[in-house]
Amino acid sequence: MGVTLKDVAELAGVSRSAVSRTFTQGASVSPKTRRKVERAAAKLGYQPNALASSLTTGRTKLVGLIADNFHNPIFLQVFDLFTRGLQERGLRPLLVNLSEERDPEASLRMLRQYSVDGVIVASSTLPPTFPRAFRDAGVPVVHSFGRFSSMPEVHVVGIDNVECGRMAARALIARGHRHIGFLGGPATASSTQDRYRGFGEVVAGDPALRVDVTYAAAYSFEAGRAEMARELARGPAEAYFCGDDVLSIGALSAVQSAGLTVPDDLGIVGLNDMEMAGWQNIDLTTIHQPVRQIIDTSIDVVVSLLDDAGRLPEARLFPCRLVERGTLKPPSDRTDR
Amino acid sequence: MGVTLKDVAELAGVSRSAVSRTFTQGASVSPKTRRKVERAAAKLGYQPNALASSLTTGRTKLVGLIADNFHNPIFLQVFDLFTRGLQERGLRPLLVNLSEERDPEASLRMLRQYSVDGVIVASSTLPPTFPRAFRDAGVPVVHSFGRFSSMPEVHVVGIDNVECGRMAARALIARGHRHIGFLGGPATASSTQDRYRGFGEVVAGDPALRVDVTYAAAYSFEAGRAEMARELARGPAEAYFCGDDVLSIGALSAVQSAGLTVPDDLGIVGLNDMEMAGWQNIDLTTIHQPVRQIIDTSIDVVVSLLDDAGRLPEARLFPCRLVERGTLKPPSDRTDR
DNA sequence: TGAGTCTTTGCAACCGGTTGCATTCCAAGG
DNA sequence: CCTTGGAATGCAACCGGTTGCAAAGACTCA
Repeated sequence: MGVTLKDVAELAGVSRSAVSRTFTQGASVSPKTRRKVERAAAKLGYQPNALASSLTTGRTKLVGLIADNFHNPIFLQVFDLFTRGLQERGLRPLLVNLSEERDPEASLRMLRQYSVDGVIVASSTLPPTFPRAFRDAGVPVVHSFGRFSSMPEVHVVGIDNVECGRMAARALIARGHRHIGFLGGPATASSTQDRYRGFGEVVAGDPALRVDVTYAAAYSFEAGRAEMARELARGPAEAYFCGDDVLSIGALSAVQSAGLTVPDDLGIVGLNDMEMAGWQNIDLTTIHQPVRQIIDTSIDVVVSLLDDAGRLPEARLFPCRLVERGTLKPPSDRTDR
Repeated sequence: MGVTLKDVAELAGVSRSAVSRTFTQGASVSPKTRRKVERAAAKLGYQPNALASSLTTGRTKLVGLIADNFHNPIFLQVFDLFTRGLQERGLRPLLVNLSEERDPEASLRMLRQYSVDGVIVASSTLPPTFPRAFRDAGVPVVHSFGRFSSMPEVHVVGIDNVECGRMAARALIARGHRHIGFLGGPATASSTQDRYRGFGEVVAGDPALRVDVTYAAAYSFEAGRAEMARELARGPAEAYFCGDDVLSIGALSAVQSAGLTVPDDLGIVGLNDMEMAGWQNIDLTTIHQPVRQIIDTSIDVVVSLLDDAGRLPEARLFPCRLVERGTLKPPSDRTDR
């Protein structure tokens, strides 16, 4: 069914090696042979079989892209950037959906069967044991949106979640709020834990503050709505730092349903600054996460690992910044800092 | 680096064929050999190389998943369902992002190089020439969310967009609106054209109606917002059928920014019923598109094509239904139908 | 025990490429 | 005109599997 090297070689009247060489960068072929081969290949509509060549070269140009949250709109952007970035570098993303997977080993096995050149784990909720499994199997791996560590076990690209937590706490305090809330993502997620740590640090210094802490079940709209509804029933704080934007939007929805006004009755600051956060009917004040940079860097790292698999794991962090929109009052006059 | 068939064979003290056979469904191996092989394989951590075997079997279990819109949240759900569905059937999605691609030939070539077993084109905006190119290349292809035709050139799974257009028009009329609008997606998309056709059909019968027609530049929030802003400046209709949900939400945003109330000042009905449409702070009245069924069916079709590539192309349509939420007034008393 | 049948097994060729090595070709230099 | 050396080419082995085929083994039944 497919046209093979042999067919082209026969038509061009050269050896199979010659054909192979004309399609290989930097191999030595005379212009004459090259021309003959190219003509024959064009006539037959020949496409080299990438899989067959991977057998000898050991390179498939396949990259596993692993995600575990398909309910957070930020991931649409993440997929867009990853797929485009990988394509531009001649790599192909093999998408793995881990959202209902109980056994990460299964996807590890699968990706090994397809001998992917590398793996990108795009998740802030997967435990580090997961990317580590790839490293242990000798597969280059980078954990995007993963947890910072000064001695990371695998390459990590992301943000300083602790600092984001601080930034959020300071923002709430600067608005004059004294009763503030931390409405985190899943308590088991490292991102949640780190953000809480930073938040807690700042808050700990001020005995005048009252702080509520709760955790949503997932980084999703529903979880945010449910958790905020619970808070409202319990008697809410004046303003909340929510785990991320989609959680914030869920919370926002609960607040509005309760007939309260944002930001006057209750303020919210999110994290991510995903596309939707800027939509006028959402208009979320949030901490911007430089998704594009994180993804570009992740790809660069995985590409560099293709040549130098043994490189020592590094953690790269990108700075975040507060984006002021409509869900948090402007800073109060009492200039706390 | 990798453990191969040979290694296992040597450790188990059998031939390579024996090892291959224990890993192949339905091959004849004695329980004794199988046990030996399995033990050896486990000890070495052997993983059969799927790519190498694809060379002889002609099956890669790779399926190209092609999308061209990464700004519409519905696609997150689409990716979720496709990846899960494919994984469950032992197939691997090779994701292709066509959003900035000028040359579809390039992705065709690429997917052929990876000898994908089949291709799913998930888009209502790509022209039929695109999936046709795969068919012509002998690659099984199904066009999800594609245009209906009684004599389709490739397998199509989707909805009856013409009927959706009718449904929307009837819904607007039933609410007592006499000045109604069609705010479509890109005019070049077949989905837009078909929806307009149905809409036009219903509307044509009633000379008392006044109808505005405009098209947004894309199925995206921004395009919907911009187009509705233009309508508002021009003097809007009483209620609109918007191309899809994300367009509707953009339009909604423009309406709210203009200080108008929905649905009293202006009504909106969308299409898709994506997850977000049900979020309480959006609460969009919309036509439900059975995404899950479409995707499950698409996968079934592509799987069946793996065994019987020559099957005649069919178009499968699924019925849609109106989901009443808060962006369209309840039907008026004058019971038009 | 032996014939007949069915199952298991290994050999070797093959899938579609790549690549080390030896050979041939060609042009420049003496 | 003959060397000499680099470039171009083909041969054949190899990548990691699968599979048709023939031989060997196991089992049934007489």
